[in-house]
Amino acid sequence: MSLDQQVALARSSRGESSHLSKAARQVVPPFLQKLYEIVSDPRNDELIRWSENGDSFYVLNHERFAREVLGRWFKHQKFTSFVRQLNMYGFHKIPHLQQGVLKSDTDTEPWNFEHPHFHRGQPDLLCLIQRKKQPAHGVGDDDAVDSLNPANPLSLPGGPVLDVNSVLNGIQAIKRHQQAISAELNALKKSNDILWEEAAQARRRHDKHQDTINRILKFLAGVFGSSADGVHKADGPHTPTAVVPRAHQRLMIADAARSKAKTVEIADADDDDDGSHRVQPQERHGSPFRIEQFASIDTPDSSVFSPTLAAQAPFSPTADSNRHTSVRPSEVLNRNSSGSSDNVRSSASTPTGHSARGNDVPQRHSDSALSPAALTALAAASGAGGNNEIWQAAIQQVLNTPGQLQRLMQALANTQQQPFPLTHPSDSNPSPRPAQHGQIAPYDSNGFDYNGDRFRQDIPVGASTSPVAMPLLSDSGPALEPLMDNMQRLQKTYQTAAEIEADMDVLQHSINSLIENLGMDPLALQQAENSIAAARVASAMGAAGSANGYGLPSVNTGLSGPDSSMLPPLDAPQDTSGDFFLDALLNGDPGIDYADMTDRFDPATHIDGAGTRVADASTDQLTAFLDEVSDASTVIGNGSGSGTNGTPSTMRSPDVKSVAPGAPAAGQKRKSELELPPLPAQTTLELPPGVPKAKRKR
Amino acid sequence: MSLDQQVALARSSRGESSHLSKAARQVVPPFLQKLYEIVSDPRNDELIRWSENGDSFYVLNHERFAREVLGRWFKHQKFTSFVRQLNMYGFHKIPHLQQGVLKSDTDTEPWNFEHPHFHRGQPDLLCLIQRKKQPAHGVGDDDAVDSLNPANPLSLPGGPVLDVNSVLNGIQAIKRHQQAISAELNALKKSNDILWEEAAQARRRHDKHQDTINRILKFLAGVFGSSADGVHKADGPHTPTAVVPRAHQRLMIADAARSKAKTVEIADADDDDDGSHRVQPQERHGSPFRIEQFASIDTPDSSVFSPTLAAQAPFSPTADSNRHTSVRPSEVLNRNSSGSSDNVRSSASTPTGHSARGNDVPQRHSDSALSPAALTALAAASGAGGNNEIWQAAIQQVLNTPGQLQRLMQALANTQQQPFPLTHPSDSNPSPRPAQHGQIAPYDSNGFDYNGDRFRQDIPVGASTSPVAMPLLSDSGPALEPLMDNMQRLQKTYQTAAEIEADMDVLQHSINSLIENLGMDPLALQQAENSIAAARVASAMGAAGSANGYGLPSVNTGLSGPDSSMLPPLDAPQDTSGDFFLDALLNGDPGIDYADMTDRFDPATHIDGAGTRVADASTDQLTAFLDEVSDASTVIGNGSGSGTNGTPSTMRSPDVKSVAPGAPAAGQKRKSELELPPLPAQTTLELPPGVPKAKRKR
DNA sequence: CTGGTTATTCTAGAACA
DNA sequence: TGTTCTAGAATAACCAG
Repeated sequence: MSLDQQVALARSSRGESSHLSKAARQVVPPFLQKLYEIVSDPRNDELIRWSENGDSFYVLNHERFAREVLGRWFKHQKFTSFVRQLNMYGFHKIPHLQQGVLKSDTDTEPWNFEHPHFHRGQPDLLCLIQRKKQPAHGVGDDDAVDSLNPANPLSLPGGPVLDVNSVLNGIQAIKRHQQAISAELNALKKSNDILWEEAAQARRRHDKHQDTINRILKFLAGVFGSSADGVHKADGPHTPTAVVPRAHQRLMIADAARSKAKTVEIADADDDDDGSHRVQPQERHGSPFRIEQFASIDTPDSSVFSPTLAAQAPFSPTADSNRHTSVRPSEVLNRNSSGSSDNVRSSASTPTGHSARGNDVPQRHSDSALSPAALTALAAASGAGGNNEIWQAAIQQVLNTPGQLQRLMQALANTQQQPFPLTHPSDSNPSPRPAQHGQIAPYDSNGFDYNGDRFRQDIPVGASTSPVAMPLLSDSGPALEPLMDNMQRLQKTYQTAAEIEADMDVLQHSINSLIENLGMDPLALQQAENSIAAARVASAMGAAGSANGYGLPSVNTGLSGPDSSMLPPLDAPQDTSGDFFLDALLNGDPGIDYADMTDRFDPATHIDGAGTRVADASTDQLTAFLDEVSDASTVIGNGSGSGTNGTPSTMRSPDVKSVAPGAPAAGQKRKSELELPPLPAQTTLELPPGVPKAKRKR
Repeated sequence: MSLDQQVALARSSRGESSHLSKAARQVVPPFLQKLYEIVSDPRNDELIRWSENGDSFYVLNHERFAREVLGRWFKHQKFTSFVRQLNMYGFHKIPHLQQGVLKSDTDTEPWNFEHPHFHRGQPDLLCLIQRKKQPAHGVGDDDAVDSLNPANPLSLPGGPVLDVNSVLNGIQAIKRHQQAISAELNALKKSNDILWEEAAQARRRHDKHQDTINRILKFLAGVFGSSADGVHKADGPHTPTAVVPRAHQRLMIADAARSKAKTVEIADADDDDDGSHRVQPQERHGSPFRIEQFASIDTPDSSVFSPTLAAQAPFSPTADSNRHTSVRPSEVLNRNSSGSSDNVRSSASTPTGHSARGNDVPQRHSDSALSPAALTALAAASGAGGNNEIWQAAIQQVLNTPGQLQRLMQALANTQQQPFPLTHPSDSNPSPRPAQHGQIAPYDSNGFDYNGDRFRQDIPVGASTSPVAMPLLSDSGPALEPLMDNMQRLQKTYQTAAEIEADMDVLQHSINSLIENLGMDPLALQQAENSIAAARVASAMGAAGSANGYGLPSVNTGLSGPDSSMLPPLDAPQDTSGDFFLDALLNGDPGIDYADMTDRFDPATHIDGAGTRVADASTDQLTAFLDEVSDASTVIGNGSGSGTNGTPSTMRSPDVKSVAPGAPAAGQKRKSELELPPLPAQTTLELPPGVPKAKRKR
């Protein structure tokens, strides 16, 4: 196309919209035509224009240029594509004088391109610009191969063979192990699901327990509270304290030493658990009956346990309906943890919450002012004979002290709580393999057989060892099994991995020998080829990984905000109207030392001890009373009961949701993954002659 | 690099700003570290963030990203440079779904990149990402693996060499993966341990709860029942039902709607939890008091929620002995949910069952002769108006039993104690947690520093990081982490396994080609030599394996009978003498929400107090007290009150004890479990030769 | 300061439409 | 030919010894 064309083109008229003649337009590739027009169009001067002397052009702001100009001329808006074309046509970028100078953030450094035949006012030269052709091909493999060849002498027949076989066998072994691992993992996964289920169940069970306890308490409160209500409602919590101090002391004497600790403890407990702040602050305050105390009644266990679950479980916090939803681990995994965690935290416990709580505590104590001791004292005072008035007073006392009742309830509620001991058994030991051979299993034993140490630590309460303790575990037994399974599987997998490791060593060795047999230097080869093989394998693996049906979401994706919904935050039903009775009971003696009583105490044994008769009282009246009370309580309960449901504030963190879209993309990607990456063009032929090989810049 | 790096990584502590351990940081190229941080930093979410499932990342607005983010981390602000690096490390762009769709001018289409080893929360995988090496002659390392790829053209001439290398590389890659898997498994194992512990604790807690509740109920029954006793003792169990229907009804009225459901539920629950049939059949029959209601008190939740477990659990409705049977997860998994559910239900609440139970009741009641119902009835009979005498009697009842009262109070007070110390798993980890970037919270448990996202997920519960959040989750929070972590790990491991699988295939193929190049027939060779090599390898492996003592057990071997001992079935202590009360209570206010009340108590806090274990003491005391009381009542009621100890039927179910001994057995079983099942002989040597070379995208 | 690796930049390869 | 994604290649920057 040399001269003739050029001449022809040169003649072209360029004033019109097109700078090229018809003939030229048929010869010159669209890209060049468009480029010429774009650069020449003064309307684009802000974004792209000729250099001062017209032998190159600048793209002043490639971002805006891409958005505002490219789209008008091309099917895309990608600056990179534009550049690709330029390069394709032999344009070169002229490096900016001060390459990295203007970093003013908002400023984009201009791109300057030139081409020997791309000049202002000379569209006729465009025909001289040739698009680079593709390689015509040929090259490639040979080159690469050749380079490799020199060194390699695969010649020797004998030796290698065996090694090769060993390699093959080793690989097979690895494969088998791999499969074993896969199986293990699968089993583990299932096991994990079960575990999850178990956890969820435990949660629910706990909730129910709590519920039951609450009901009982409420009932009691209702029973006793109502009567109190009628009499002292006005007084509310405040009066009682002063009344029976003496008796209190008496009782306390014995336990004096500890009493303080105990109370404190309780207070703390309250704080901690409440950390969740399920109850609305408002609800808590101002109620003569001190609803909050009641609120506290729920068993802390759930809190203990649930936090995790709650956070991760798919249950929606707000709706109870969700509770029953089963949570599938896999689902859980897909969620974003960050979101969820944040949510949980934020929603859960703000400093404010604490302070609020702290405040609450004191009151509580005041409420409890009337201790059982007091009651006792009164009773004593009144004497065995007891006259009505005295009795009444005593009872009133009891009834009037809602706080105490509350405490009782709380105590009940708390009784079982056990913070989860998360101690972990085995180890902090990071090293992966270690366990395998020796001590494998802390776990295997059984769920329970965790070895002694662990057990002792975690289950000090006597759960395990002592026969007495065992009973405790009774109910749940079966449920846990899956857990064990899980452990076992883990062990197995672990082991398998170790074995594979061993296999690999063997394999490696055999391969090395093979190579040596072949007369090559394994190391050298490795150095040379390593990268290649590795790359391929890696890619292959990657693809496979995504390919395999597991469809397992990325591991960590885990829990996102939504997760929190899985296990709804406990919400506190608050209606606790009357409670003093219990309170009185509970308050009883701070002094008592409970520490000792722990597990050893076998309830069964003690039971008989007193053998006192509680019985005799006059039944009829009592019954009547109870009836009345219960009614009252019911009413009361319902009335205030709204408190219960009310607390919307609970857990639900809003942030959870954002995650969603995007999945499809992943899908695509997956597919793409499966395909192996293009093989490297091993063409290292000496590059196409004409093209500038050296980099121009600088 | 593999081992060193990995080991180093494993060891690392990562709490600092970086998600990686120190060691890791030395091995992982800066670019990858930066990339991980950038992507994981929530502050950049607007511009760059993980995909939903964490297996890729998006650059939402590359222009802004380039300006605002790149400059902060790199020496440039060029998105193209960033992309080049990504490609250099083997990242691939995932084409946008609708490539050129959103042309809204102001909108930039997001760029989505992925890499098989670049996942949210798995910075430990970064060490697997290899930068492509310069030509040296072949291809990139990363995809070195590709060379293994069957499609691999190099085979022809010098083929073998390259193949050998590819094999080596592939093996190395596999090794790395293997190690990663090992680490994962380790982590998983730990996680599982924790989970187990939690489950066990939950169980125990639950049991205690139940026990407490039962005791309380009993106590109440005793207290009130006793008074009734005096008056109506003669009436005994028979009268009450009819007598006080009214009160009962009244209470139920409010809940009428639910009452039925509730009762049903309870019944079911009973079956499920109690499914174990804590109450002897004989005991159950003939009681007009409807003990079953009491029985139901134990938390039914299990039934509701644990369909899987419950359903599959071997509980036989009739025989207690079955309780201890262990359920194997695998078995469980295999079972049909429908079947299980049916079982539960049928056993739980069939009309028959109910009736039977009703009949049973009497005996038991005979012990507790005076049931609350009776009391109520009496009360009703006596009339609403209380006279002094009546009051006195009632109060006396309560007050006269100072010992009991005191105990009760004590018990209640102690209630909050919490036996189990919560140590957090993560705590064990020496490395401080990185709060650094906000969300990173690596799960340290394993040698690896998995961190980042995972952490967010795992620790959402508030285990560590945020003080604020913590409160809610306080106790339990950390406990669940393991679950999440576990899941994540599973996922990872899974993935890894899959990848390895792929690698193996590739390797296999390359080996085959190698062999072919060598002029051998792979199959033939294999046939011939297979046994030999296999033998060797096998022996080697076997030795290792057996040495460990692990012998991998068959996957599903899972839990065998002995396991059941591990966790004994929940048994329900059933001594429910008086129950209407409870009944009333339970039916009581459905509206009340108790859920929240729990958490406030923080068991953990209690623990430390004196350093003493207050733990269960409270519970025990309470229990004891209650027992005592109940005994008393029992005595009164029966006159026979063999009371506490006597009544075997009472709470402590005898069978429970039996459980303990079983534990060891479980241990044994575990061991047996470990033995591996025969490996499947799979000779898949001839892998599909040509894997697709096609370009990935589109 | 020198060799080896990573980073940055520009250009080319390749696949596909 | 155009578009897109990825690789090659040259050079710059770094870092350990």
